[in-house]
Amino acid sequence: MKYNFKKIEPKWQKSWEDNMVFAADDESTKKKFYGLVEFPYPSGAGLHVGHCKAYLGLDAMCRMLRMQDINVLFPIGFDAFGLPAENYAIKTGIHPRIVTDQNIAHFSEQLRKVGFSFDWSRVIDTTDEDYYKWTQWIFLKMFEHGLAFKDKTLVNYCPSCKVVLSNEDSQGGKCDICHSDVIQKSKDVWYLRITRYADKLLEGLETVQFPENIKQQQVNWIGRSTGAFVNFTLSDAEGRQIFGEDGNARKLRIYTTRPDTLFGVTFMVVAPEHPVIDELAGRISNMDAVRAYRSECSKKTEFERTQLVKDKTGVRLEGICAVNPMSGKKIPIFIADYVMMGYGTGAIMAVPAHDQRDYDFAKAFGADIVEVIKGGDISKEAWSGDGEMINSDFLNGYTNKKDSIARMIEVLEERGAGEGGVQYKMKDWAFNRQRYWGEPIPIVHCDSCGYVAVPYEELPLRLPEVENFEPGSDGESPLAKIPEFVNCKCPKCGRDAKRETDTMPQWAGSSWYYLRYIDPHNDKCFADRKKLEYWMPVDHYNGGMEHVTRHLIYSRFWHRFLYDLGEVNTPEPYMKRSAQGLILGPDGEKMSKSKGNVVDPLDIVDAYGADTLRTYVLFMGDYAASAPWNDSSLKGCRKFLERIAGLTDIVTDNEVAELEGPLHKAIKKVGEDIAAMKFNTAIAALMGLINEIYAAGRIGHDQLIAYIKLVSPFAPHIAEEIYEMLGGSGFIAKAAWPEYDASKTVDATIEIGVQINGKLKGTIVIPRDADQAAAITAAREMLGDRLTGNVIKEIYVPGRIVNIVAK
RNA sequence: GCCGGUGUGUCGGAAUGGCAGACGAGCGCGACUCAAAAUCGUGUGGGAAACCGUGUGGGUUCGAGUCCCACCACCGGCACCA
Repeated sequence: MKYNFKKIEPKWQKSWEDNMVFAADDESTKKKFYGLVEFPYPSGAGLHVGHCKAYLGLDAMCRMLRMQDINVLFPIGFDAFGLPAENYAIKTGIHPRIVTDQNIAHFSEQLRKVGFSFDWSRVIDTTDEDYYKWTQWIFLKMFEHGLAFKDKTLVNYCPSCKVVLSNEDSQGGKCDICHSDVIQKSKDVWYLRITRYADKLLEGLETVQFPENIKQQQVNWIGRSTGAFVNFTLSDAEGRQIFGEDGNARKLRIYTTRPDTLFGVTFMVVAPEHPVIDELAGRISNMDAVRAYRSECSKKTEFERTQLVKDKTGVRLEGICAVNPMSGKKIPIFIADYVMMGYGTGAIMAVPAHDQRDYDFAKAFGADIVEVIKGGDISKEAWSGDGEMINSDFLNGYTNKKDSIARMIEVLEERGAGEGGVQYKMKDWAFNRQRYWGEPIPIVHCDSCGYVAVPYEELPLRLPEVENFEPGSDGESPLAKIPEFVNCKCPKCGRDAKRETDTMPQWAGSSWYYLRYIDPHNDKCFADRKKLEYWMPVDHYNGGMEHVTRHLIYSRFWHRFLYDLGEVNTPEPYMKRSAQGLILGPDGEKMSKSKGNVVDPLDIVDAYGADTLRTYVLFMGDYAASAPWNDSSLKGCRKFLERIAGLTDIVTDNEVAELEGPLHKAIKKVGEDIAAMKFNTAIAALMGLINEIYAAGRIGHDQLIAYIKLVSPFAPHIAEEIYEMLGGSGFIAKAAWPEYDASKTVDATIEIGVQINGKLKGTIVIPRDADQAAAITAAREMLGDRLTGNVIKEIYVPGRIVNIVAK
């Protein structure tokens, strides 16, 4: 058969779709498999070769599983809210809806050309109001349960453009647009209280099959640490205690992971934004210097402030002191930007002898350094290792960190000076953007009722039409400029109220999309309970490494929340997660337009065919590893497919005996390798087998059918074509996967290596079931007089090796 | 700095502790051709050989690319996280 991919690929793509070959069956009693890939953002640039790799792995797996009589759900959709469509709208005035629809249509067509076995009847689009209705519904559930709340935060703000800037748009403290100085401004924003789920998200990790590196990244991202909160009393310069307005002693609260070093605390540091400064401004005698330092800090971006290898800066708060609750000593308080407001309490106890940052600060500002753990040389640097506790009263002599920390927490609690506690690096999730093209946040602000939820029956809260997509003045969302949208009645008391005009961030729609695929057209609930119970959890989720912290954690959080609510039946959404490696440009660099090394998958489909693209992408190497694109290697795969087409010219009615063993071995290997995502070796096995077929010069009709079935997950179009030609009934995509006969996967005779003292000397051919004596005899015969000295030991590992130890 | 990962021919990469380099590419040689491309066949780690070869140095083992210890290099993530 001549290989004409231009003819056969569109033919089968159309036929699969016309016959709904890949539609998943919700009513089935068969075993199910839910394979999920990260749905794309439908950018104007179109399908990237990286998308292809991300989807092809599971596509091959799903294609095989369907043939193994498993009910497979393999859906696709579009994560279509986001900035590019909005920026394009600002530039051209074309509504994001129009651009998004165009891009989705284009993307869909491209995906079809690659021959993915998606269930196209379940396509979802996060910007569809029937979809975001449920995104808003889940948000309201969170609001109802106290998980969505509004709080102040500091944002990057350009006073000249009156726009809130992202970190990326305000690098170097300058506005990316007008280059004036960016300031930190306080703003009320929506948060999701993900920190409340931190421990559940950590525990859940132990129940799922994620690769170790992905689990580790999530653990690091959550960043749980245990330690203690300690309250330091404050005094004036003369040592008189300071009382707050409420008459209680004013205290400074800190978090530490090493409360056992309290006797080594010689000063304290608060973050520049710490509220204690304003509160006690009247008592701080050098407020001018403090204010100057704070304004200097506020000009720095997060990036500058967290730059490592930087000299410590700060200002002492003159006029106030703290009292070490253990030693009773009066210690100075500093303001310094090496302490972050966002972690712990925004204040620390400094133990310069045992923390390098505190040590550097103490050296720069002349603070005392008191050693409390033996083992280092504190005249040179801080000692952060273990050792015997000294200068620490009741802790002296402790050598175990755990014990000394536990003892100190006991004493703190006895004296009412503090308590054990836990901290997370993960912060609550800032859940809003001042943008148009996102889900409107369904909240109304009423002067008398506060923040009130839009009633569930009024969902979806639709995006209004706007003329102008530019952000509003003062950094508001474009929605703020539409009075008909903003002005409304309070759902609670009926008085005049104003709508929230911010929209949700891009992460919202993707946090639950895998649930909607299960029941995409349901208008009563986000998905039918029975269907959820059948399909959930997702059996295998593949995507990029760039999403294993944020998206993967966010969606696990939403899912766990829905589980606690009783809305879904599994605590975790994804049983198994994998991540494909990047396809690099031919030059070995990451593909980028500016480098001009981008490979367009549709160019490859045009020139070589989708089957070649598919086979090559999965043959490139370890699926999880990055590898550069190589056109020559691609041509090798094309050659392989032509050789497959050529098999129809050498097919015979009778089976070819000598191919039975190799064929059954391949059935075993290909099946096992696809299941383990080792696509490269599965394809290599198929290439090896075709070499043997051509060496035999012919192949039996049924043998060829079995062979193309093995090929079909990788090159489905040519497989269908040959299957049809050979008289196969229906689609090969639905045909039964071949089964191997274990007895045929082993040869009667085997060739094994013969070693003397572990060094290979030659090989022998022996019956597979030869016993030790027979194997040794054959080996000695082969070695002849090369075997010298006294034989000490003879080792025969059946089917593997003979090793003779001689001296 | 912390956490995780990876180091194998000319290149992409194979190898449940058991013949290192499967498979593909590249390259060499041959066939076909007036010639080239395509195709087919064949060879291809180094070394004349004994042997030597999986980042480096040690160890465990009859036997190590694979397991253990130390180090080096590169990649990814987090990062003044108290």
